[in-house]
Parts: sequence; structure tokens; C-alpha cells
Amino acid sequence: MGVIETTKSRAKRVEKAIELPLELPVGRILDGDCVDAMRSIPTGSVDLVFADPPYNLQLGGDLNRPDGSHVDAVTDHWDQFDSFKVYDDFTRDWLTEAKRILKPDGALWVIGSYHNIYRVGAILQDLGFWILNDIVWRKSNPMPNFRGTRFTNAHETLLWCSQGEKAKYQFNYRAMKTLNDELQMRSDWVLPICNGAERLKEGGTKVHPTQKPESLLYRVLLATTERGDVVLDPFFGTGTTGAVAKRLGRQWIGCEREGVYRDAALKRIEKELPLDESALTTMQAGRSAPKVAFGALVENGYIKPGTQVFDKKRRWVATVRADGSLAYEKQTGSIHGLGKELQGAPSCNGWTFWHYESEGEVKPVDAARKLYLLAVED
Amino acid sequence: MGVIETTKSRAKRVEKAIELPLELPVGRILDGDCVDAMRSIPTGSVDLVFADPPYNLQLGGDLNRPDGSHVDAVTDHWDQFDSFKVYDDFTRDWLTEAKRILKPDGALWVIGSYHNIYRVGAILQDLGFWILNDIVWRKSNPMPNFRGTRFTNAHETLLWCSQGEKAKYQFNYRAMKTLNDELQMRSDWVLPICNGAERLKEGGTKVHPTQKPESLLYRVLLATTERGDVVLDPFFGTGTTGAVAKRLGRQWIGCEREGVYRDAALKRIEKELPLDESALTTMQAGRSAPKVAFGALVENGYIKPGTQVFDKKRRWVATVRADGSLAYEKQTGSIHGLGKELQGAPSCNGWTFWHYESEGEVKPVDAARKLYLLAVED
DNA sequence: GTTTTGGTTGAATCTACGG
DNA sequence: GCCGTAGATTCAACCAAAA
Repeated sequence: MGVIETTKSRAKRVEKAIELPLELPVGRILDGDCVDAMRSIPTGSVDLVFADPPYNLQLGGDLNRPDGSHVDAVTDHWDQFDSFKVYDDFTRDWLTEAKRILKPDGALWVIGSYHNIYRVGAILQDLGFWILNDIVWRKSNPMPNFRGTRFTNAHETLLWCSQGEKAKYQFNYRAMKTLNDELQMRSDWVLPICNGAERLKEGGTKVHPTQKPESLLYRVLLATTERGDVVLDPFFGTGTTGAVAKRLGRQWIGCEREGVYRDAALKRIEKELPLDESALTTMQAGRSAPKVAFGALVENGYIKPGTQVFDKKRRWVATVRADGSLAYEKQTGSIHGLGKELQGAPSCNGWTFWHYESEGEVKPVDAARKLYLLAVED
Repeated sequence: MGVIETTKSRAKRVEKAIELPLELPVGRILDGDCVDAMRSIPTGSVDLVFADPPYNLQLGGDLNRPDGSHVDAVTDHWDQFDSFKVYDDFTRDWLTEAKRILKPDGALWVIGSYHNIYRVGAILQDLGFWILNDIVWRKSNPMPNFRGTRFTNAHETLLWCSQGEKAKYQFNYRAMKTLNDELQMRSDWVLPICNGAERLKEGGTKVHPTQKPESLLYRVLLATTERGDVVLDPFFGTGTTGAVAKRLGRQWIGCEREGVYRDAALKRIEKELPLDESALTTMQAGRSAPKVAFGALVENGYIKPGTQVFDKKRRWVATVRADGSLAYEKQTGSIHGLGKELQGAPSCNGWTFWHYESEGEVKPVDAARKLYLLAVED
């Protein structure tokens, strides 16, 4: 067959089908304090927690741009804490509950800035979470430092953690590599801040002061969850996590104290449509590393032996052989190896390098792989 | 004159000339544990501390404390909590000494990875350090994640802190903007890791496992120190900090336990040549934006009394008076103050707000200031 | 319709000095 | 400490209106 399913993922799927829908408030926003709300969630029942807690910004007076206009700052009461001690206690409380409700193989994401992330990071380590990566969200369009007093604060930090040093976790390496143009996804992500049509507004003013971009959640969920997984966001806000989860065929639970945010989130998620089966399946294919040998495509008739394959500029035209190897003049090799040799390159992704004609169109051989995966996965 | 020198910088220069050379082991590497070594440094005597502490948290297997001493697993109950505690104690110790030896207007830099930086960050906040920025060193050529189990760990984090929330600090805004092609320098820096000729090697193997690139120190020192400042590095290693400090005309002190590193560092710094006067002066000029009073331009004939000045849209046309104040109808004030009042704005930069005609062209009054500075600077 | 220009805005720990 | 005044500060993206 060529597609390998691990015992882990099989077990996980069974567990999901039987247990989860019975107990979890999936697709709902729990009212009230997030710690109280999480207490109603069974132990070990959630696949992923994504948290965007208050940053404890501690802003001083007003700030104006050089043109005299006023900067609309985060002055909301929910971001005010009296001291590090109060903030630390708050952080320890919600992280403790998050750890409890997560499955043993679940994972936690937290986003923050330098105001809070060092406290959050130290506390989650103390609680036994194991940091897998710290991810830097490099904003392509940050707010400048108007007074020229510091470096432009152009990034935020995300921490990705497993339940402990030895704990398993989900990482969809292939999906990330595909998303990153066949290079390993790095720990720094360049993404724009949330504005334009995506930004929720009510009467011209933003509904939430710190709405996160959907692209950020898209990458987080695509990288570290599977279809059907349950994702909980204890600081749900206007529901970016829920919207993206629904789109990607993940289940979601939110906690949010403010009625205004809850209402906006529900309306937003209502409008969201899940990606259709084929798109999700394709992603799944890219995701859980079912390594397909080119030979399997030949074996199964997706690429016929004798087919001519060529690079985009048609510098080289090679022939597919029955065993899945390619032949070009006297050279032979795998799709990757031959591509590498012909180009004299240090490496080559044969899936995207080689193309073939099908129904009058030129397609990368990766297209055949995707067709194959579609057929195999159901 | 028109060029204002602040009392702060004047005081600083005097202080440097009189006190520092007498007491500080400048240009020397102190032997032994860094905390002990720092104890020999007078309180409030150092302008900058740059620290690249170890993060040898070894969980499981043989355990060593950060000072190198071995933990007896038989007598010491050792778990993750203990190992964090040992590291935290070590961190608190050296940060406490660093805080003591720093001048009230001094600053601290620490570099680390996700293994240790969250602990360091939380502790330095607890000690009263005030984080000014966290800087992401984005490696242009990181080591890939060979097993495909996580995101490529492609960055390290630096924390830049003042002595406290209200403390002053040095930030050479102009120098950074110049270095960054006239855009504000951001909190994410793209720099290659240290390799090639820069990497110290002995018989083919690297002398130090984590030698930092000189470009990193160059940016740190250029951004946050002045010529002649004293920079102390408590984990000196092979002396990158010292080498770059010498090149940039800063004074340096190192602490290093390992004789091998001390020897390599001394040899390396010996070979380093300070940049010549003109290179350093040029950088200095870009840096500290001498302040010019508008009155000085009038005094010196760059703007004549009676000149009509106006905003871009010519909503207001004011007259320059002999004392450098402006008059509009019955209102008078400085270029900044009047501009602010007329617009009803919270602030106004008169230099760019007001314009005048000269040789048939409309120019901001800032153009006159630049002419004046050109004439004065040589 | 297309391009240009001007206005607005975003998780921000955002001044220095003298009296 | 506080208060008042002089002086020095912005980048990318999106949108709407004008050309």
C-alpha cells in the first residue's frame, strides 16, 4: 500500500469516536472566568490548548504619533494587574487547569510579548510543561516606535509545549514543509497583523483591541492537530481560534468572560464554512507524513511506465521506468536523486521539480501524488 | 553656539575621565567564578553588562550544576524542579552582582535560548531590571532539525534591560536607523551564525562551542554604549565582547573560569585594532543629534526676522520675530508651541510643520537647521 | 477602469530638563 | 517628588477619493 498508519493515530481515532462527543461542550463558548470554566472540562480530554492571555502591558500615559494623532492603546480592565505576583498567580492558575484537561499526548500554545512571556514561560516549565519550540511571530507591519526610544517592537512570542519531557505530541512535519515551499518550517514566522476586512469592527471601531490574525492560528492548528481534534481556547476573545478550527475541521471550545466578545465570536464562527472534504483530505495527506514512494504511483497506475517527465524549462526530459526510477540518457535515479544530479544541486525535491502532461495540462508529479492520496485516505 | 550638550552627557564624560581608570580592571580578564570576580568591581561603575550565560540544564543522566560541580544522585534528590532551582539560584546570583556593579543609567544584555531565557527573564524582572526590548537574533543559517520532529530552531533571544522602570539608558537611535538603511531598527535581527574565518579553531576543532558572531556584539555595543564606556562580560568565553569593544573604542572587562578560553581571548583581542578616529567620529555624529534652537537660526541669519512661515496647506501664515518666536494674529509662541496650539494637537514638531520660501522653493524650516549644522559641524 | 494620493491605524511598558 | 515648557519622534497596509 505504501501508506502507513501508526498505532498511535488509530487508537486516537477510536477514542475520539467513542468518548468525546458525550462529555465535552464542543462548539460552545463557556461564560465566566476561564479557570472556573475549565474546571467543568474532564481531565485528559482536550487535544490542544491555544491561549492568548492578557499581556499585563503596564502602559503609562498617552502616546501620540509624530503627526499628533492619538494611539488607541490597550486600556481594558482585563489587562490590568497590580504586580508580578498577582499576574504570576493568575498565570499559574489557568496553566494548572490547562494541564489537567489536556490529554497526555496533548499540547499547549501560549502567545505573549516581553511584558508577560518570560513569566508565563518560567511558570509553565515549573508546572512540568516541556517547551518544544519558542516561535517568533515576526510582524510584517508592526507599529513603529514613535519616539525613537527603543527598537521597534516588531514581534510576539509563542511557546509550544508538550505535557512533559517524555510526552508524545502531534507535529505535522510534512504539512509544514509543504506550506514552507519544501523547506523545513523555521521557528520564526513572518505574518502580517490582523487588519483590513479580517478585523472585526462595530460602528467603525475595533471590537477587540488585540484580535489575532487567522493565518497565525491556521499555522498552529495545521502544524499540531489532526482533523477532529478538540481545541480549547481559554481566552477566546472574538473567536479567531474557533473560526479557524471550524474551517480546518477541528472541534473547538472557548472560554470568554465578556459578553460583547462572545456575541461577536458566535456570529463570526456561524458564518465560517469548513473547507470541503477534498481540501481537508489533501492537507491531511500533506500532514501526517504518509510517505509515498514515487514507485507506488507507478505501481498503481497514476503514472504509467514510459511517461515522459521534465523540468519546468524542459531542459531535461526523462522517462519513467516500471520500478519508479527515472532514466535520462545514461543516467538513472530516483526523482529526487536524478533531479539533483542533473542540476548539480545539493538537493532536489523531485515532486515539484518533475512535471508531466495530463489532459493537456502540465502538472508537477506531486499532483499525481495528491490524487493517489485522495483515493487511498478514505 | 546652538549646540546643546546635556548635563547628563557632560557629567558622564567627567566621571569617566576622573574615576574609572583608577579602580576598574579595564582590558583584563578576571579569573574564576563570575560572581566572585564581579564582587571585586565597585558598585555603580560599569556602563553595560553583556552576558551569554550557560544553560546546561541536564535533566536525567549525569547532572552538573552550572558552576561545573557534580551532583551526587545518591545523596541529592534530583528532579526537574531541583534542576530548575539550581539554575535559578545561579542566575539570581550573577544577575544580582551585575545589577550592583552597573551605573544607575547602565544597561544589561543577556542572550539565551528557550531552554533558559524564560527563567532568566522572569528573574531579572523580579530583581527590578526593566525590559526595554526582547531582541530576536534570527539566524540566517541555522542548524536544521534533522529528525523532523519540531520546527527548525532558527533563533536566539536577547533581553535588553535598564536598571528599573524610571531609569535612564543609552540608545543610539540615529546610529541604528542609519545602520538599517534609514528605517527604524526592529526587534528582529537577521545575522549569520559565527563560522568561517571568524570562528576560532585549534587544530581543526572549535575552541568554544557557542562562540557568538561579532556582528551581534557590534550592533549591541553600537546601539547602547558611547565611546569610552566600560562593558563587562561575565561569561567572556573567547572574548567576542572584548574584541568588538576594542574595535569600537569601548573599554572592556571579562570574567572567565577556563584558562583555555582566557588564553584564546587575550590572543584574539591583542590582534584586534581599534577603528580609526574618523570612522568612530562619523558614527558618533550620526548618533547624538545635536539640538539646535530655532532662535540660533535667526540669530545667525539662516532665517531672517520678518520671514513668513506657514504650514503645508497654508492654513496659517505666521511671522518670525527677532527672538526666534512666531506670531500669528494675536498668538505667539515657539515653533513647536504655536504649531501645537493652532492645530489643537497634543504636540507638534515645529521643524517639519512650518515652511518658508527660499530661492523660489518651499522648504520646511528643518532645511535651514540642516544648513546651519553643516556649517557648524566642522 | 486604473493609477495616484492622502488619511488612518496597529498588544507600546515611547522625553528631557529646570524649577 | 511634581509641573511646565522646549524639543523630537513613524512604517506598512489598507481604504477611499481624486486624477
